[in-house]
Amino acid sequence: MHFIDPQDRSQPFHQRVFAAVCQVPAGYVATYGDIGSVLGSPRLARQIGWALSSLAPELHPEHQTIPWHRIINAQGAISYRGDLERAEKQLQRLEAEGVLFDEHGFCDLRRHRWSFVDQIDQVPIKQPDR
DNA sequence: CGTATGACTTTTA
DNA sequence: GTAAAAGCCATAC
Repeated sequence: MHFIDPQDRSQPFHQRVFAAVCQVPAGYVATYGDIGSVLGSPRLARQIGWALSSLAPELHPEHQTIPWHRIINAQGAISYRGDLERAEKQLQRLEAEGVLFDEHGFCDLRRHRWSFVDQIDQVPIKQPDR
């Protein structure tokens, strides 16, 4: 599933997205733009959301190991776009991992935002999940 | 092929 | 702080 290199352009786009998402450990979040940056461009943000939307459990039960819930928008909030049920599940999962949201639906990105750069350059941080 | 559609982001007011 | 608009680009049709 996430054995491929997110930057390997020969791989299908959604597979690269999943590979990058799997690098975010529990207790952290990443923005759609962050994942896009890992793949090569922060402008891919919208396409990241598109790829994740195909992860609906009804559609792909085999992909439940992918921590899709750790991807939120640049405001530090969960993106709804029509699917309230999914958003509530996402909120529940994140808070269970220690990422708390205030009454306006925002979390502290400065504290929980995963740094892919640090991961590559230095600390091979343990992954509590997976 | 051209057009439409987004789990988005940034800028601007 | 919020809201609207423009830009974005991989897919779907």
